[in-house]
Amino acid sequence: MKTRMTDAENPIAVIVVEDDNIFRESIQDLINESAQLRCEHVFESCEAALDLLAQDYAPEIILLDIDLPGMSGIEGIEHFQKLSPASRIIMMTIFDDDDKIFNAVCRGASGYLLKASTPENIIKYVSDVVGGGAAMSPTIAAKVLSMFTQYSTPRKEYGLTGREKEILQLLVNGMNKKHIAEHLHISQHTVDTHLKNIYAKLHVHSQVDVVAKALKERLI
Amino acid sequence: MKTRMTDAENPIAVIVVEDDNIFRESIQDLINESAQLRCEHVFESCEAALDLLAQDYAPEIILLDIDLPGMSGIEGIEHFQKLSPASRIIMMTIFDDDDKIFNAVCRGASGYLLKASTPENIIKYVSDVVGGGAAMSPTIAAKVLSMFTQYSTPRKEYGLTGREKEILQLLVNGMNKKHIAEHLHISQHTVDTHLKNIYAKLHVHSQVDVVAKALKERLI
DNA sequence: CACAATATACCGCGATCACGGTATGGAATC
DNA sequence: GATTCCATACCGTGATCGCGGTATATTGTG
Repeated sequence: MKTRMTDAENPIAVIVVEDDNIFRESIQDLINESAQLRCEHVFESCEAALDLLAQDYAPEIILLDIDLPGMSGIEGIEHFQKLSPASRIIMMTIFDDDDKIFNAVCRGASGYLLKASTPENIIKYVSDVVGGGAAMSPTIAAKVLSMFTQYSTPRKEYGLTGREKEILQLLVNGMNKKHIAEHLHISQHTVDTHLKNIYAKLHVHSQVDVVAKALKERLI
Repeated sequence: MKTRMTDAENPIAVIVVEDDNIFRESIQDLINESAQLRCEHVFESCEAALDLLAQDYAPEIILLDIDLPGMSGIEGIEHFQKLSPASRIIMMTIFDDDDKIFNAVCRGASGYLLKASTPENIIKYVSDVVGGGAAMSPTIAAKVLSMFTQYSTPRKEYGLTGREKEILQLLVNGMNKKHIAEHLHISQHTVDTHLKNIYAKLHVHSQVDVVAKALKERLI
């Protein structure tokens, strides 16, 4: 990995996309007070920022608010990456909202920071990202890790029998009761019984619920 | 969230599990030089540490090497969590090996740091974790994020309208058509119509299918 | 302004489902 | 040897669903 040489003569170009005037300006000032970073362009919306990137301006770092009027920061990630693949994106968020962070994480930003972070931390996060790493507030890091854990581990055990798991699998794969019965060479009534038992064990009352629960909790 | 009161009289108990003598002792010294942290027990192996935890000793933080002779740190995570659920675990690793980090992440540790981290950073990571967050070296954070991106399905677009997405969401959350109608203050027939349109766009023919598809492809 | 897309609303039929039963043979466990 | 658990099988009723219609008001776009 090539190390980026920076100094006051050769600063790292940062842009800020943030709709709140006060926060936008204060973060710009903060960046320009730092020796290695420089922020010449700030924007109130993704649309405005994309206009500039379309003219071959490629900042190294894009600080991007998650909640923006018009195109949201989350939607914006893909557009920015398309216009300027070398730019690295750091999301900014007021609240550590699970869903939004999850969506942003999946779209490939390089950092996530809470707006409540201290100025020193913000500068540090940006520097980490320039150095090839990723940066997250500890709070957000905890969310990200918990999402990971949720994805792999949480297989609770509901005491399903082998046959019941088999039927659950087929159901999730899109078969209805009739097809399951045919596929397993048993009667529909038997499938009925198994399904009833599955409902009882998972505390649900319909095929929709059971499929949703199985997929959400990765039981299958 | 209750804030943990700490001071020199009431330090946070940390244990270290690390087979390298020099690193183990140096990190113990480092911790004991800090005002809020104290490390009275260090171990060369998971087995030895688990012996102590079995006797009702519950440290707040466990610094755990990933590569250990005998039971590895990754295997150890589950055992430590079982014996002392309140303890939070921070993994230590020399190399940023993707597979190992992935496995550790999935098992639910609260932090991941490179042994090459500076002493100040190590203390900072521990403090972040005590404060309820998670802590990662920027390098490891980048790995974790890239794993996330890799795992996320590029969501196809089926051209669902806002209302259709709304109804799909409610369906996945376990509502049936009647409840959806009540919740949205519209008639069941209208829900019917929307559902029909969703089926057409997603090429499915039942609620079960639509829920399965939505969850598998993360449409919601 | 015109046109398309969207959200809304209603009907009826036949298919499917949920769930309350009951029952039997085999395997595992104690 | 007795008991429990499991897989299997069957039935009937009422609820729900899928899908074929038709129709209107609003919103957005050219």
